[in-house]
Amino acid sequence: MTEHTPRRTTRQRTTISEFLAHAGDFRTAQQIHEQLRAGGDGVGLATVYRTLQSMAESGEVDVVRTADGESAYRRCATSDHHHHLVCRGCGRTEEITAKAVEAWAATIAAQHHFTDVTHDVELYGLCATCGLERR
Amino acid sequence: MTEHTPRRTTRQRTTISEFLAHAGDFRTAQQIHEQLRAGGDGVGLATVYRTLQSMAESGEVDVVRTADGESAYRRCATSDHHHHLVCRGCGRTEEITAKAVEAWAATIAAQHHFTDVTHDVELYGLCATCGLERR
DNA sequence: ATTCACATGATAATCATTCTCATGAAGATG
DNA sequence: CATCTTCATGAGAATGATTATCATGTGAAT
Repeated sequence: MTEHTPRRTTRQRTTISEFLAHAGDFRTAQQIHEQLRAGGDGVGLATVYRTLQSMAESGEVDVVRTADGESAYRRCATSDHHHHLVCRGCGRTEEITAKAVEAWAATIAAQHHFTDVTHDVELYGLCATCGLERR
Repeated sequence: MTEHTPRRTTRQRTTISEFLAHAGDFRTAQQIHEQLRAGGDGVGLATVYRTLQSMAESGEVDVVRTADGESAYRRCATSDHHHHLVCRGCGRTEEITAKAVEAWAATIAAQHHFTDVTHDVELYGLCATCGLERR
């Protein structure tokens, strides 16, 4: 539970980080583990989880929960606060920012006398390509 | 995977529905199962899951993912589409609606040529009471 | 080169959720 | 009311992602 931010640079950390840099969209820990192993640069499953967890803490990657409860990770294009528009069909993801939503959240919080408010906002849909295939 | 909406009224369905009606905030399937058992009106764990799932499908209850990935269910005050403002301290929940967010989501979707778009929007913070205790 | 705290990984353990399937009950029918 | 068909239930097994364990390996400071 008390997970520290790792201080050392290891082959495993580098491997995972680069893997995510090349993969455009979200990947689960299981996928990363399997694909790295297939590619020869194997990394232990436990290490994959630990690394992703710490990368998420430090803000280096984003986390999203899939429909069936799995966590998926993606390297952020920007470290600023942002949200996602995820395609249910192919997993393609667009990063979006929205001052409008930030402002709205702050207003709602104030109205209800809530403080220290954060928010989760994720959009799910079908991208242009997948939308066509569905007919 | 192909789960049907149940057609029969059973003691179990009624029990769970009433339990949620009395509980104000979100409860997990595990909690419901345990608390019902403690109260004498035991319901099988599998049935609790099945029932909650179908209630969620029919819109009778809301679902929220807890930080550690568990699903928590709550009887909706309204069956209309809405979001939640959840207190991290005590779990108290406010239901909120926001045309602004709906409109924003639709706009973003259109801009990125996404169709069939849904969204998850949840706010987390400290309610007035819990906010004070933190000092 | 030595040392040592931190990192790794194979594997076991955990835990929520789903599946299986024999048994029970809801509701229709005669 | 008796019967029957179908769906619902529940105990326990199975699944699958995540976490813990702990012996071993390795950064990096000295």
